[in-house]
Amino acid sequence: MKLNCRSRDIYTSISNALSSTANKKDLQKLHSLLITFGLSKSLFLSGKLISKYSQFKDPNSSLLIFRENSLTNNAYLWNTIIRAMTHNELYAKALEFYAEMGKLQVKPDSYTFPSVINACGSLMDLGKGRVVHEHVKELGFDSDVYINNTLVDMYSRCSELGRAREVFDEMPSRDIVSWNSLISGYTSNGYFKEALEVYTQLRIGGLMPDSFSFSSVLLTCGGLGEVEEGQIVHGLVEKVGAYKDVIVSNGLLSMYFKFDMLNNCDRIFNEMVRKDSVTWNTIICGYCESGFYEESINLFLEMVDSFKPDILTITSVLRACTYVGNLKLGRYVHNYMISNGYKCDNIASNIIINMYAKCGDVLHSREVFESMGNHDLVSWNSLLNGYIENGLYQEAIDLLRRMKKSFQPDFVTYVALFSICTELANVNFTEELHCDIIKQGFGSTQILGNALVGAYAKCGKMEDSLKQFETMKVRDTVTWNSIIASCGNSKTSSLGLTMLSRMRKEGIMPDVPTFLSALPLCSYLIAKRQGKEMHGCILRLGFESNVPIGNALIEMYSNTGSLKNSILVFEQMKTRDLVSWTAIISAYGMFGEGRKALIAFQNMKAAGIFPDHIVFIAVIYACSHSGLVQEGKACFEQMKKDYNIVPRIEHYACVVDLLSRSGLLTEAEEFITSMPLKPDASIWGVLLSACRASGDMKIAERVSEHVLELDTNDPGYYVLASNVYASLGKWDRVRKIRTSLKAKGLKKEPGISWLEIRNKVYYFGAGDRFFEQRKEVVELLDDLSGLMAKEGYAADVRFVLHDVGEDEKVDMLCGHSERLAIAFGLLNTKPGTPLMVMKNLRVCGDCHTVTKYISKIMKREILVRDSNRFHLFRDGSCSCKDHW
DNA sequence: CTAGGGTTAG
Repeated sequence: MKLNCRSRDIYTSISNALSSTANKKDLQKLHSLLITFGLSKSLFLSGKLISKYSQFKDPNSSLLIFRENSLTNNAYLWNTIIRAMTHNELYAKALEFYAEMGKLQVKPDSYTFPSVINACGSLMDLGKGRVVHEHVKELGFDSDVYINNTLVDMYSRCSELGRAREVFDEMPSRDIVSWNSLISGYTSNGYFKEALEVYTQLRIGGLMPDSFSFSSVLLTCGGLGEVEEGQIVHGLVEKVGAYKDVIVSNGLLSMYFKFDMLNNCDRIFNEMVRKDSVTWNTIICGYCESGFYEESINLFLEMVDSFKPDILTITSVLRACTYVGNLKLGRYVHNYMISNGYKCDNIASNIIINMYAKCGDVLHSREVFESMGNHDLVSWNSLLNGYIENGLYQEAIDLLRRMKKSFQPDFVTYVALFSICTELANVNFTEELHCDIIKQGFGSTQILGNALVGAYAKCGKMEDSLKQFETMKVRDTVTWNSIIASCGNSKTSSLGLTMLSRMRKEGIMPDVPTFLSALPLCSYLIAKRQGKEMHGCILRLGFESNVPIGNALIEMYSNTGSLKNSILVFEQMKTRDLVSWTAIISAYGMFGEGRKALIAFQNMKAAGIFPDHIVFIAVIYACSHSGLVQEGKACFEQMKKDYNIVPRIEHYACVVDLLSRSGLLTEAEEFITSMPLKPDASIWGVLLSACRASGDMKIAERVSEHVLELDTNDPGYYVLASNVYASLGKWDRVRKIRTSLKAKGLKKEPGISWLEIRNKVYYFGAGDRFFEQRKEVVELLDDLSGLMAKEGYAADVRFVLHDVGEDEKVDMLCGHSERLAIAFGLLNTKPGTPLMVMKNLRVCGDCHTVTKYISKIMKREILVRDSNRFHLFRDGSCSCKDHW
């Protein structure tokens, strides 16, 4: 630095030097020179010093100099210190000085107000802003363009667009900044239409928009999704060459990202001569938001070579890492931040918490959370979500309790908390949540209302779910979907179908999830007609190309007895996934078409679909239902050897099923004892029911012991064992099992059969005495018994588990639910019509025989679906070839 | 005095 000492006027010399200082060191030297020459009391030079120090981000030095001169009555020095504070974002401090000025009765001038008003706007302090506005009027500065422009901006920042507009309208004269302030005010508050109108007025008035105008209006067009308008603005930008200004090109980038016109973004970006950090952030963030996370990350890596990323760039790329689950890069960027001394504000910390949580690194997520100074709502919610998404429900609940001490949970918190209800199926928690939601006034929000419907159902509180559903004033598609999905079990499936037709009557459009929930309802009910109707609906709405819908249709058709339609849907699908193949393979399996199932499995592999453990279950079951023992065993071996799938308990159950259904009981028993996993009740249960069906009571008794030893909580297995002892006449054992069932509070699932006749579903329980046409049904069954006896039938009373006389046992057999249903069907349909009956448990051996006879005597095709598969009875035999 | 880029759920 050279100071011209020969100059007579040291004052001028220092003054000039001050104006051109480019760094803080020079400034400090000048400052001491100034003191040496005794010029430190000069108002003008002190003012310059204050401004300069604030430019170099040293507000403390500015303050010191000001305090040394604070006796002045002149507004000039006050203006400088207020401006210095505002520049350094110390807005509250700036306002304190303004207040002090008032107390000391220093009269503000027109230069005082812009900074003061700016401070109010930045603090979004509307109250103070209004007071200052009054001062402006009192002092007669209300026609000053400069001041009015700041007022427009201040009111905009406080979201008081009405006041902003008023000031704008009353201005005696306006410049381009006035227009820009109003446009950007509207835009940043989301009033895009108004912003565009003001821009149009500006154009009509003949004023040329400048870079600021373009920047704002481009965002406006982006916000409005007004592609044409945006392109017109773009045209003007090109015409006047405004694209050379980096803020305008940034605006263009941002707009085209909103329009999802990525090619334009690429072109603009590549043609930009000057890029700033906003340019990079816009493009990195834009790609991220359009789902091109890899591009986003690559751009970041490209940028780092030539540009130092700022905190916003870093957070943008961290979000990309979050979306793709790239923990490695996320961690790297986080460490880079730490070692390069980036300061995290709350937003940045929250993004990091979220990144770690979404990438599954809850420990680091928590660490960042705990190291933050002030948590805000988003921080709490982010960690809470992290816990929930990673299955740490207890941690989530603990965190919630901690949070409640200092923060009121908000809407987002509650939305997140619902996954806890559904995952843990915890009624108490759900009820507590429900109370809180009502207390906080979120009770009537759509999303939370919908969530409650699902949560109660998941907790097994169907009545509460329905109550919630009925009390809701507005029911959208999601509400209906929730209630229909909640009806997705055999007990409520017909209610579910009622809900679907109610939904249609109220004119609510079903969507893909609606059908994904509703189609399985048809399966439970064998509601063939409703299933077909839904299929029609799906075609009309154009959902048929949706893969999960196709899969659900295959399942629906096979479950409602139409293998043909299942195949049709499958063949018409343009894309098929593993689930589609699994569905068609199990469809073949259910209908005893084991060979076709195996062919489908071959075709699946040929189509390049890699099998998983589930499709193997379907394949082995298909073999089992068709008696393909060797093939089934081969599949089991193939699974282990060729596909490296470690068999789970379900696979062992399949093989036991395969062997025992084909009568290879000893081999099945050996298989069980040699398996590497501990056989559970399901394994023994499979063998047990096969023993009973085949009548091998020696093994059956042995197996029963195993089942009872396991002490399970599934009543089905006790019933099986009990049946074995009953067949052996060991009634004391039967009673013992019954008492232990009672002690455990377990109840045998009652046998229920049902069928649909003319759009109505009729249910029959075992031994039911109250149902329509009971007399006729009993008579018909009696008549049939007589006819069957002539054909050589004798009741197999081994299938009765009650301690009663032989005659009564025969009666009880006749009361089996499937038989009642069949008789009812025969009575209520025209001769020759095929019947379809569904049973919740496995069909009983005696009923299986009887149905064969009935199909022959009555010349009817009878399709029975039990819990395992289909039985198509025709002319005295069954499609299952007795592999049931 | 006016512009532009970053946070949680569904």
